[in-house]
Amino acid sequence: MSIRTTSPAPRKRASRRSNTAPTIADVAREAQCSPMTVSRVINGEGNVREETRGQVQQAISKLNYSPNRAARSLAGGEQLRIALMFDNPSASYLSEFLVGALEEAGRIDAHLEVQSCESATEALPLMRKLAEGGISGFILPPPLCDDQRVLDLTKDLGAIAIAVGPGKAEGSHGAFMIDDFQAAYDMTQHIIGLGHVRIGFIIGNPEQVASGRRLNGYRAALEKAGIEPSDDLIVQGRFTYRSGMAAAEKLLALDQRPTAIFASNDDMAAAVVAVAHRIHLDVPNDITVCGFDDTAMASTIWPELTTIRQPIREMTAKAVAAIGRITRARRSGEKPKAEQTILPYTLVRRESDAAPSLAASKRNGAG
Amino acid sequence: MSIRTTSPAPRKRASRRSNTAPTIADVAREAQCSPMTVSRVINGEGNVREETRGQVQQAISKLNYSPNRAARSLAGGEQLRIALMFDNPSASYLSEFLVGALEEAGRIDAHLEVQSCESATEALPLMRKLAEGGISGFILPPPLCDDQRVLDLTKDLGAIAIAVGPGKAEGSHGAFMIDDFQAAYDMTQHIIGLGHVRIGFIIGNPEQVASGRRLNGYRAALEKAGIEPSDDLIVQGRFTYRSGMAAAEKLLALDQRPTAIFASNDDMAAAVVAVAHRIHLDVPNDITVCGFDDTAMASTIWPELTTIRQPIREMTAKAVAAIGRITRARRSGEKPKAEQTILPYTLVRRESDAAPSLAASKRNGAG
DNA sequence: ATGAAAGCGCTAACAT
DNA sequence: ATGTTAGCGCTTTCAT
Repeated sequence: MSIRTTSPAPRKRASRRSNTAPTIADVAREAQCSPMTVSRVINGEGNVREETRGQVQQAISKLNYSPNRAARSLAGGEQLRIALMFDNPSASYLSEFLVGALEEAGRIDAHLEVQSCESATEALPLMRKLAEGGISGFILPPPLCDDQRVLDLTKDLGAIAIAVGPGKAEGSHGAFMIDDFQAAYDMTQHIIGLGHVRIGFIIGNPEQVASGRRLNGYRAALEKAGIEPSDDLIVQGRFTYRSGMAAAEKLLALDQRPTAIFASNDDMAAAVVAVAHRIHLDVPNDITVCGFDDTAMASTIWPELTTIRQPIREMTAKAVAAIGRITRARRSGEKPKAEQTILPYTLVRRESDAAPSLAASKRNGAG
Repeated sequence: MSIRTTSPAPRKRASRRSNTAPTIADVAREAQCSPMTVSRVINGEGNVREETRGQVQQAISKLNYSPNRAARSLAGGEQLRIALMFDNPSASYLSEFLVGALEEAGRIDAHLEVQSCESATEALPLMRKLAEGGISGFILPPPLCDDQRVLDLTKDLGAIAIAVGPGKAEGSHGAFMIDDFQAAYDMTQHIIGLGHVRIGFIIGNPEQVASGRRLNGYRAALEKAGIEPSDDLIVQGRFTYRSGMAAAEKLLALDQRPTAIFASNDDMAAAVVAVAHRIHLDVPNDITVCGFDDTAMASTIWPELTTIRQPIREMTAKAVAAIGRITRARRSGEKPKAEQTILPYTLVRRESDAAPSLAASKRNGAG
């Protein structure tokens, strides 16, 4: 072992810092304390005197300091990586979904990984691979969160999964959703309030749990209003425009045709409008049409659709935040349990609903 | 100065590494070289012997190594922050846009900042603020890149701006786009090839430069085919469904009504289909309808639209990559100049086009 | 063509 | 309650 008795002359080395953004050290100097204390203040830890904390905070705002994300996650030892899975990305849903995720991810400095797939079956191996690659958690919009295998897999993997929307096996994973039952109930009640009695309903894809809930909400509102439910008026759809057309054709060919149709999503409602127009029914004067989701379609077509707005963006943002929270909790040894959170929806009234026409009322009354 | 003649007993300290992901040092050991050489290989730098490079690459794939992003940007000294501006986000456009950006950002480890705004006027102060906050560059989809003030501002700010789509003041900023003229030309030629002669055209929003180019493409194809252009057949729209309906009503009320209508985007084309259906025209047998963009609308409605597909996702990904490249070039003192890149489009043939019916041909021939 | 050393800005672990 | 030290994994700078 060679022991030097004279230190080598330390060469001056050009600093590598190009931008002059203040660092934690600058703040420490300004606040006359150590960088560590500044770090504690930044991270809201305890064990800092109020006075010191104040000085640090002042220094921070004086220097306009903001922590360097890269350094943070490097020193912190781990990075938050969140996988955004999506299959069947209805574009309008997807954009809201992505914007919400992106905003929150920026806030908490999470790294987003988008992963599109054609089906739940295809998603399975992808998810396994991502989990092995060290993904902190998955965000699952429908219909992925309606797939039992997907949910089982996340459990096997020990991965965090948060659904954006209702999903199978609730309780096994976190979720942010609206109350689909109540929303459909409200919409139906709104239509009843307009004076309609014969109200058609188009069910969504039977494999998604939201579909059943919306149907039940419709049924419950009818019952509450003392309206005899008629099986003729309830038609199966699959959330697609095409399925909406077929359903509308059935509904509008009925001897006593409905004066209103409530479709389980906007694409199907748009199809109802198209079919109605083709047989020269005016919307909303001859027939009221309501949708669900408030996707771009709802406000693109004419007349614009009365529909239910889900706060997709907010739901996704919260899902990202939740993964951050849960990951941190796990790291500190806790075992946080999955929580479902219900967010408020809005009934957006636009141009596609109205009171039933006199003629229609009479016809139904007479028939 | 105190000179120690004996090294202090170095305490063992628990490693802070929690995950066991391989590091550059692991690779170096495996490849029997220094971390520096590995770094060079990773970054595709020169001055590495082919043999060495091969060993390193083998080690990398053997260990399944992937570089730590945080460490990279920390050591690299600066972070790539890219602002995604959007105003009037047609949802289907937006989702493609975001997915493309997200994918590439993940690849080059850029931080994305989404910024939505209601208008170009509103965008101006936001952009100024972002630039002051140290944004590396802006990505501007239409109609923001059609606004002279926005472009001027980026210039004043000395910021990098990349348009996704054609924009005003070309040459002043980078852009990734398709050849709108040629695409419209091709589509028109396709319609002519089907046998149509009376072909209506609906112009897009006059404030977007794409609108003019598409119109010119239509005109050129007509001329090339020796078809006399008729002013009656060219109607102004604004890219919205509503404007498409108004235009379609005009076009379909013509004495000699067109046997085909080419709308400058899908929303307007969808409106044409709706109007046609209302007057019991079959699409495509009574009238051919074509769109542009291949947004979700095109494949949602029935019949699905024949349209032009722009590779939005790819365009945005390239825009992100370009900002990375330009930023790096600037840092090393170069002054890279803005480049426009034309990407290939596709004519997607679906169900909304057909040869003109005999009746229609005769009528037009007779009239 | 390759490597050693010195940080990048921050935090975990260990003092005090 | 606060400070010290030693990294996190990588790249830059400088030396060979």
